[in-house]
Amino acid sequence: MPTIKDVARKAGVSVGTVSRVLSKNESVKQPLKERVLAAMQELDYKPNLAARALRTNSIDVIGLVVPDITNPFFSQLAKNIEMEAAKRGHSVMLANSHDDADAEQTQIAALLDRAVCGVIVVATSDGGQTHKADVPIVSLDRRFGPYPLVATDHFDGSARIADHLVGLGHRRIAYIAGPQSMEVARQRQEGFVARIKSLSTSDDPIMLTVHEGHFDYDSGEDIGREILKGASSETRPTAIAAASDQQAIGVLRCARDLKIAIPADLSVTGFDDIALAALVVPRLTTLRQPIERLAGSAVERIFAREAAADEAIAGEIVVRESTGTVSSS
Amino acid sequence: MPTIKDVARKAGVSVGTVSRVLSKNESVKQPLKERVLAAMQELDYKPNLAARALRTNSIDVIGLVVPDITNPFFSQLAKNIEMEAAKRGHSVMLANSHDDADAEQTQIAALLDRAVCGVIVVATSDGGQTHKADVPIVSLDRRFGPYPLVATDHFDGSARIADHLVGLGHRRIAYIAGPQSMEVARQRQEGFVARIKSLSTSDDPIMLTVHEGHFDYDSGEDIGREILKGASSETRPTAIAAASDQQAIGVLRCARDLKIAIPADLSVTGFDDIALAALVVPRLTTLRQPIERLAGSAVERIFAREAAADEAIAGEIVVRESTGTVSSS
DNA sequence: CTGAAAGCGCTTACAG
DNA sequence: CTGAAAGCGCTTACAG
Repeated sequence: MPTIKDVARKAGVSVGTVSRVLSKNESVKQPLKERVLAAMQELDYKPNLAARALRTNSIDVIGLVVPDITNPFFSQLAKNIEMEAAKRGHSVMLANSHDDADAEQTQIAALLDRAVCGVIVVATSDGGQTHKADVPIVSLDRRFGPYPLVATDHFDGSARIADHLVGLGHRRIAYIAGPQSMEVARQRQEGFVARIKSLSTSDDPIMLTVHEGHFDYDSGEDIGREILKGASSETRPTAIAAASDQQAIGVLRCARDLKIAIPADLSVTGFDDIALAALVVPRLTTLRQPIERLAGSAVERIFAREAAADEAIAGEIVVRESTGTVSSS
Repeated sequence: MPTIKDVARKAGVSVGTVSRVLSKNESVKQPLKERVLAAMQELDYKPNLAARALRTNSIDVIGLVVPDITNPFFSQLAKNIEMEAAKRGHSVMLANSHDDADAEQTQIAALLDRAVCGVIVVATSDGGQTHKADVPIVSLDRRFGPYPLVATDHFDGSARIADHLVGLGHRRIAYIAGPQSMEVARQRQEGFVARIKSLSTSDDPIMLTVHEGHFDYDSGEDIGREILKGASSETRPTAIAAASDQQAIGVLRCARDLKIAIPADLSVTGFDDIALAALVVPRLTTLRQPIERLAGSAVERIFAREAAADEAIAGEIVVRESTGTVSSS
């Protein structure tokens, strides 16, 4: 491998000069610069990144730690982060915390030891401590310690779902919430409830019931059954909004069992827009999380290198076949 | 950040000695060693990885390039590779090739520039060139250039599926293959066909038809319909083996449309054991790819640092609800 | 604008 | 067994 010295010799300049053209330093005059460039080309010179790292104490690598890369949402985030980083000539180092706060701690420390230029962490459920780092740390999707959070605007997203449903004429609505111990579950619920409240008037009241569950399929199926079974079509809700796509798909499943037609007799909405949402029958109306923008903003913050406030990015409602106008029964 | 010099001063030894205890060099005598260890502890010393990299010209990082981390199979592979690497104190640098051979090329070069200690590549569909690298490169799942391949034993796996079906009494079987341009599709098909042939005797013949398609849901659904529709239950196959879970799930879908009961009237098998396979109704009998072992073997090869031959790792058949004995119609 | 030189924090022959 | 010293390939004040 040729070194900067070889290039310098070949171009007949000092290594300092080579280094300056390498760093796009404007001070090197045109003729010299060209000779250097030519020499680099000819030798197929590539700077030794380790040497540079030793001097500058930082490498062109972004650390990323996620609870589990196998989770489709996180892998989409990872992909977009990697693309965003690549655009700027950076690589990403990936670590899984397995939803374990200690492992998370260890992984972040290991990344910091490698002198990455910043780390993005999608936190495990519980907390996260402060790290003594002189590079930016940002939390993504789930809050990590004291670091600024980039996340979907869950409150706003739920409100959009509420708008959609009410706009379709629904006046008896059930909301299936996520576990209240999770910030994101609370935000989604609050956004939905608040909007419904503000839309409900004494002339045109909206009935809303809230049912707490977990974010998974089974929870959606169980709670859906509870809401639907036994109730006559005059009393039961005409729409069920779920706090996650998985829950919503569970509701779809139980509606099929109960012979309740969707969307003719019941509208169902999810949240997230996972891949399955577009594959189930009927395809699910949901709120798409702005994954590209989440990733983009997180990466940007690494490069900005300055503390910034939390950022909530608006999602986008995608209307498919699981919602419709309320039938005139 | 304390350096090796600080530790040496505090322990009253030379930096060489500190470096030797760092590298677990046995030559340092007990009393000295302890003093050094104590000093490191006290100062919370962590070696500067960039400096080490500059000297040794290699870092404790494995490069991984996959076509798309968003693909569940690849993300599972990535997770297991990361875990395996972490066990040995290594991190992994992740890159996506987006199924583009040029991008793949670039990504591998970038990884090599960073002096990773090896790179694992799940190749894009077409080929891959040779890289001049003095570190091991291994292809995983899909062959990359001239580098040794670690993959599931597709041939053997398909044969196991054939055994299972024939053991259940099936004698009219249809096989839905993948695109013949792909090595893995050919291997799966050949394994299945060969085993069926060897099991078929003139006394107890087995009828087998083969239908080429793509690996996705729609292809399975379309071909399944072609096979099933119009045929009477006396002439149509009693079992359909698909070359992928996605195809098999497509078959499930069209069987439901056609009111063909599974497994009472038709057995269906897949290949891969994707997460969905255990979620569909009925749950799918399939061949599970040995992901942990694939990842483990690939990582091992990086550390072995010596060229090795291809390795085919046997998968495991997982019998669920989509297969049963042939009904006595 | 360019060169000479120091120095980043390690590892590893080379002595003794 | 341990120390003194060279050197890995860069970057960056400091001169001129």
